[in-house]
Amino acid sequence: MKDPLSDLVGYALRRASSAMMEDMAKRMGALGLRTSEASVLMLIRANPGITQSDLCRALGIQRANMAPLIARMEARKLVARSRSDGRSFGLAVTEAGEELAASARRVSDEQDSGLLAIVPPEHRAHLLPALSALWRADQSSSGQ
Amino acid sequence: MKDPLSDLVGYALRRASSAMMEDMAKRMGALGLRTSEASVLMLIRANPGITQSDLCRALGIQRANMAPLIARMEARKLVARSRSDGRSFGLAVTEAGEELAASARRVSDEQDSGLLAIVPPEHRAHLLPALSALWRADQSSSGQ
DNA sequence: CTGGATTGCTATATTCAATAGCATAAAAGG
DNA sequence: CCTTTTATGCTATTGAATATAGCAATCCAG
Repeated sequence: MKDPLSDLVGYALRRASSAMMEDMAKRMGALGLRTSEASVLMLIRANPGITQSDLCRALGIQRANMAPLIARMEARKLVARSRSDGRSFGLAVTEAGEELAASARRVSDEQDSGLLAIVPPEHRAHLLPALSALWRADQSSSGQ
Repeated sequence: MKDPLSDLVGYALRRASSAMMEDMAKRMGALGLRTSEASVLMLIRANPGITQSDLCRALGIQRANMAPLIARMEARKLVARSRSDGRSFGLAVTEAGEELAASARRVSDEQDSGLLAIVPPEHRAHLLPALSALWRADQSSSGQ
């Protein structure tokens, strides 16, 4: 069968990402986390006191979608909110959240090692720089 | 702000892919196509007579999701079905479908050039091989 | 000919993400 | 000080991609 798509970087990017995300969902699911929750949790852990809006900007998530996400994690006592501003909260991980965030970080690192192991050695070092350039360049469209 | 995620290949892959897909959706939307429809159309064009199941296997899409997708495109007279087997159809693009597929291909190529232009020259040639390795290796989970 | 596999399909659920709109609060400018 | 603009968190809704379960018809192999 002819495959006119396999020489497209965009297509390979899409397939690679969806395969990775499926695997990630499985791994984080074992911790009781969604992929989006895992990244939020890790980012809060690294930046105690961060606001939801800052999280949104860092992760490229809409404010509207962040709200229920944080609400779920607060209900599970993974993160705590403390008023910092009349309208915004400072977020921090709880003890349980800290443990879970550490596990999530471990899982992420494991997956990353697995990913790099799959990539032929001569291409390995180029992958992260290339991908980083791709998404950082696109802040024009996702900007604001 | 600390960003514990930016050194993860998996995270960069996710962000790069979602930025690219957003751009792709915009480009294909201008042609009246969804991204999934565009790839299906291009694949049918390259393989006249292909069945839905074969398409599914090639693109990693579930049969259940392919059905309404093909139905939409048939309703728009972009693809035609001819019974080939008591249970399956051979798919082919119509004249209108051929034109649209050609446009979609052109758009994909344009996007791909844009993507590669963003990647620093020294990493450029490594991107497609690395990504291909990543998603082709994962056929264990998406297999069958 | 019978049982298993394949195909196309419906129905449904999940996840992520986008938009529109809103109330409150802060910041900026006169 | 007052008004306008911006920022924040939130609700509600929508769209798209994807996953599963199940079904009827058909094909195929023992």
